[in-house]
Amino acid sequence: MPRPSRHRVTIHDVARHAGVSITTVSHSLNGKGVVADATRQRVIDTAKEIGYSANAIARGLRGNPLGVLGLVIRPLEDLDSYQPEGVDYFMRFAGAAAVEALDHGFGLMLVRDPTAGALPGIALAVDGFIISDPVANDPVIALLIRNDIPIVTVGRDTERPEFRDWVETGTTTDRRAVVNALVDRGAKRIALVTGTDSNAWNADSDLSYRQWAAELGHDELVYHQDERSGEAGGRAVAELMLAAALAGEQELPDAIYCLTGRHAAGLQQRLQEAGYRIPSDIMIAAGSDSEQTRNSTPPITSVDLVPEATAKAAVDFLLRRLEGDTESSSPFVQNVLRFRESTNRPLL
Amino acid sequence: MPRPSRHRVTIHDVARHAGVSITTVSHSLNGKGVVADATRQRVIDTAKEIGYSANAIARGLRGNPLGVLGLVIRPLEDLDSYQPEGVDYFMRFAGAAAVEALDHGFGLMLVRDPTAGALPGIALAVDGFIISDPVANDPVIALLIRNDIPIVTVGRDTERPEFRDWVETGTTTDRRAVVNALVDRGAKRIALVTGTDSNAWNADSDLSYRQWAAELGHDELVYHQDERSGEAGGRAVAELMLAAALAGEQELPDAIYCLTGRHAAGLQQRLQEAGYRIPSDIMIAAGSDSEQTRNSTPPITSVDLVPEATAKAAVDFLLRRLEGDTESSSPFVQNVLRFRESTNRPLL
DNA sequence: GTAGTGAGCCAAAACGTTTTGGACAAGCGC
DNA sequence: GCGCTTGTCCAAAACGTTTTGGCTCACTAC
Repeated sequence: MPRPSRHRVTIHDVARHAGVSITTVSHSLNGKGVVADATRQRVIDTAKEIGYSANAIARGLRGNPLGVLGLVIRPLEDLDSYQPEGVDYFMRFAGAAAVEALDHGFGLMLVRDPTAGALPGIALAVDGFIISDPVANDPVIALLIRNDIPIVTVGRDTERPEFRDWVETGTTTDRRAVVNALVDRGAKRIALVTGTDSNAWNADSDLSYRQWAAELGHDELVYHQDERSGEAGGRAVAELMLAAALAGEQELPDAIYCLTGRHAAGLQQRLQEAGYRIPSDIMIAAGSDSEQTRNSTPPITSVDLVPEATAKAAVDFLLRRLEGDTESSSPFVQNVLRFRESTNRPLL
Repeated sequence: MPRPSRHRVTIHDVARHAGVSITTVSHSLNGKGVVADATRQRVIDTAKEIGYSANAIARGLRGNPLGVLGLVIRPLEDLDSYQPEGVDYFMRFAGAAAVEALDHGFGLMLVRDPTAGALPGIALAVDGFIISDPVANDPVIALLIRNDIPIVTVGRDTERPEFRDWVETGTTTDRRAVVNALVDRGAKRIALVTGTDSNAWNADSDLSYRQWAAELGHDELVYHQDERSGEAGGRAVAELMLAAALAGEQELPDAIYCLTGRHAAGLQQRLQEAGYRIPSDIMIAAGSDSEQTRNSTPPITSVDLVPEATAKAAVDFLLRRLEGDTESSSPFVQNVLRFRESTNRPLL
């Protein structure tokens, strides 16, 4: 196997072979300056013959676009170590985003929080960024704006109202849809379990639940539990509820809406162990469909956040922005409520 | 919002602020040359103060590693347009690979076939590549080798025996495991349905089935169907089998092993429509677990290719190679056979 | 003849780093 | 004093492009 020389073929090689200057080569290949047709053709042929392709790095140095989109998935940032379990929404999101970017001739680069310092310095050289579920006043957004890198977020930064380029998924209506579905099936006391990350997803869910409770004079039964606590976290919330009921402090809810699928699964398990039947005694629903909600016994009704559609919308939106279209408005992606056995009661 | 100047802060800015040369800045920041401790500290402080971080592109120009791994998923290349349906194995693979790369401080860039011409020229500038399911004599491998870019493949290139850096998943034993499981449950005539891509997965499955058939004097019932044909392709194979049986040319098999989950699902449907019961009349198994095999009625027994574990193994292996470790041998990832109702018969 | 025009080409600058090959000064041994 | 070493620092080259600002030549218009 004779290594065809460590030296990559450069624009100088083409120039030498074609007997012209590198300027002429560059112009010929990029269709830029004025070059005689014959010369241009000769250069093109020579380039193909000796297998030349412009070094993207050198090109990038001059400020040309790299043909790469960056993707940051915020909820994954805080994990000590990324774990496959319980992050299937984001994996599907990332996969679909990649597919959509590839389909438009772009590479998709997944990176960690660029503000964390260290990592792939090249992150700041990509053409644009998608940030999934930014936290409030997200420093990543600040950093990217400071570097003039176009951004599209999925879910808004709650503390940055002036920022408009975000993909909206679900609506107040949708969040109410879960609560309404529970009410329609006879729920009288509905509890909400949110995560603790300071993102729009948690904030808005909390807000719309409280609004709903206020409108109906319903008790506000809200619990917060760290997203990363998984099923154990769900069990812990169940424990709290059971203890409060036992102590006579607070009646047990008859329906529970957990934003996180894993919380819902753990909570359901613990309640079942305590002798409660799902859905006849207590109904359970999750705000985020996952392996756990699908495979629990019984399977848990949940909101399918349609990661594929959301990712596609985000990529398309970012590409429009990169093409200079600052007009088109933010896309909206409709979630889908998947009814399963955990809320399987007759409609009122 | 006063834009803090379009101009990114460069090494020259740091040099000016700290009152030293850019050489000293570079040395100080990278811990390279000899610099007085006091000076080094001053430079570091200045850099942090004015928010300097080295431009990875410029750095890359000098031949320094970029901190990015490339990923090419071959079976996705031939699709006219990437479709989310039916590619869940690869999405999970890509997601897990990204997670693993990120965990080691690398970005993961997903790209399309670099030999196709056009695309992200930067593809050839990444530090290393993972190629999932290369085709026979894969031109992508040739291109990357020609450019001295380290590669790790998942599944071997059947026509490139000298290439050793590939992750093995499943074994002849494993492939026989499916056939054996069918035999254990009373199957007498087992058919194999493979895809048509020229990769190791198809070739090896075909080979080990024929070996098994030869050893036992069993008829060779092999069908090939394009991977991209999906459930319709599975139905078409069923149609062939039914027609041959009707014409008295060939008895219907009593167990069918489809490598592709979607083929299995379509085939099962068509056979059921023709009045056959699964698993009592005919058993069905798939070589690749997917949404379709899990959600068919009945659910189909299949091989879980454990994409997460495979991706992790591939990334770790590539990183070891990048660190200069040419010793460690190729990793092997063990697949898992998931038994479901489609083969639910008493063991003999 | 001279000035002006345009076509075709090129040398050199620029992009932001890293690295090479010194320069300079101080300290030391003689 | 002289040479050598050592500790600091820096100017300039190099990486491979794209782009700027010419230069040269042939032709035209006066």
